Amino acid sequence: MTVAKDITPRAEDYARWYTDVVLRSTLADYSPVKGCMVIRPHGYSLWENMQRILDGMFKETGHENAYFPLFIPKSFLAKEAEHIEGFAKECAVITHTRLKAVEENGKTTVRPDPDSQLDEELIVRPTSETIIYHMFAKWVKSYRDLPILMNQWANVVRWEMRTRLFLRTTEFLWQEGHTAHATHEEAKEETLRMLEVYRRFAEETLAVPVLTGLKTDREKFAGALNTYCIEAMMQDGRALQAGTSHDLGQNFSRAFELKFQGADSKWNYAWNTSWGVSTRLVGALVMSHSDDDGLVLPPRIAPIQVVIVPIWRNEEQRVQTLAAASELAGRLRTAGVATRVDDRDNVNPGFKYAEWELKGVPLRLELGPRDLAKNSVMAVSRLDRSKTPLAIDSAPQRLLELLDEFQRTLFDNALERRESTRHSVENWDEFKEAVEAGGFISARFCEEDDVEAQIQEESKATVRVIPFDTPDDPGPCVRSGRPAKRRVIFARAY
RNA sequence: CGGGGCGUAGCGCAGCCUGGUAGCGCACCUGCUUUGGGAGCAGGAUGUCGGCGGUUCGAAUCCGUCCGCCCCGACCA
Repeated sequence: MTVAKDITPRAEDYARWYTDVVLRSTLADYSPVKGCMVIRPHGYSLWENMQRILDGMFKETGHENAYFPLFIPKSFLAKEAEHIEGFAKECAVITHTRLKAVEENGKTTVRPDPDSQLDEELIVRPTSETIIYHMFAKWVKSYRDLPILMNQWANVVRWEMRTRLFLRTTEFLWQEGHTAHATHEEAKEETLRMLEVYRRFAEETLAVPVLTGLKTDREKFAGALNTYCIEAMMQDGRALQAGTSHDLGQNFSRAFELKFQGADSKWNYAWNTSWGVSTRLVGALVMSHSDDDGLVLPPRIAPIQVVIVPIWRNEEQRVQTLAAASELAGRLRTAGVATRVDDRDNVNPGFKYAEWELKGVPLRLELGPRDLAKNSVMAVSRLDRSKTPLAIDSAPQRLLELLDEFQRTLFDNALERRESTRHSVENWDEFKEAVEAGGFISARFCEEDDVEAQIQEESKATVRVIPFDTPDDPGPCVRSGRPAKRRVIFARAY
């Protein structure tokens, strides 16, 4: 395979490769503000597809969309002790509402107008639990007002020290579901229901296999009783948290006086859940499937599933192949295939091949005079460049099959990669060795917070998840030697 | 916040050491020939050399200072 220009090979420098792919495939670009990025049309269309599919799944499970404001009173954040602990260090604060032009060293510049200083400063939401449960409290009086099943699509800001395109940016796009229930049982069900929605979406749409389960107290959401997650494995052996679902218990309802009167006339605090996935999923997509030639996109999320490259040598052929390409494209679109005809005359076919490969289009159709003469078209897979000649008449049906197969292969490959790097270890030496090798590591753990901190300190690995189906398997903790009742999953993570 | 690197044309870079008024590749524009794996030839356009200050007859180049970005670590979805 020829290597795309300007893309650092994965084997040489994985981090550079990732950045090169994102920039060169025009998913995103750096913004003038540190840590922020511009999501370009190709990247944004991926997010739009994610939004459309997830939104449908949220609606199917009974949720409604709403929108809560970007600004939150500073005092709100302080109402839940753990929550403030977790987020205080990364909040952007609004202190003034106006700028004022001032002369400085003979130049005009702008400064916050001292006269416009806010009495109560505002924070830019790092997440919206506080304002949402404040509002829920206003709306809920009776058990008949429950459950509330709400979701919002929004941007949030977390002032991170180190950022990476899509994986961690100062501002990012996400959805946050927030619900309120009359019983803890119901809230727990909701938490797990939405985690399952995320699992299905990751595996079936993004072709990203995930482990599902519980976070340790150390890794859970600030303010939650329990955090559940979907955890994916990237090609370089590092894990990526791809989505979280929180059982908030009554922590926020107590802080925000979210109470309801039950059928027995008694007042109770409501039980809350929240759950979210973000534009980080775009990064997960890139790091799960792409290669040294650029992006590889799963058909079910790809903005363009099939690109037709017409080939000609003269004007007559140009007219003929373009007409055939456009006719075929029409039939493909009718069949539900997102199709693009690349009719540009200023670049040659080889350039187009390379460019669409860089952008991750799953299947390419080469359509030239030789194909037309045989009433066929050549399908080429983005995965391995394997070629499949198709009769033009039956092409739509065959392409739907090929796209399905492509989707399956991507998932299978990712799953195989994950399983082949998965290790079970018995002692600390094996553990450290496995961490260096990368991948998920199954090890007995005493589940003590200080030991978890020590493990992270010494190995850079963290507990990613305690999988749902984890059986009891008593033995000594891999680090402390204290009794451990089961194994948990460790890895180095993004 | 610590360590490292880098700011020169849209992008990638050379020039800086040893001061003399800015260059290469790609991209872009025009024309012709091309087109089944990133085309060729010819012509053309493009710069407050990150900002400010200093040294000097003269600064991209030397000195000071500020700013910004990227990478690596501590924090995190």
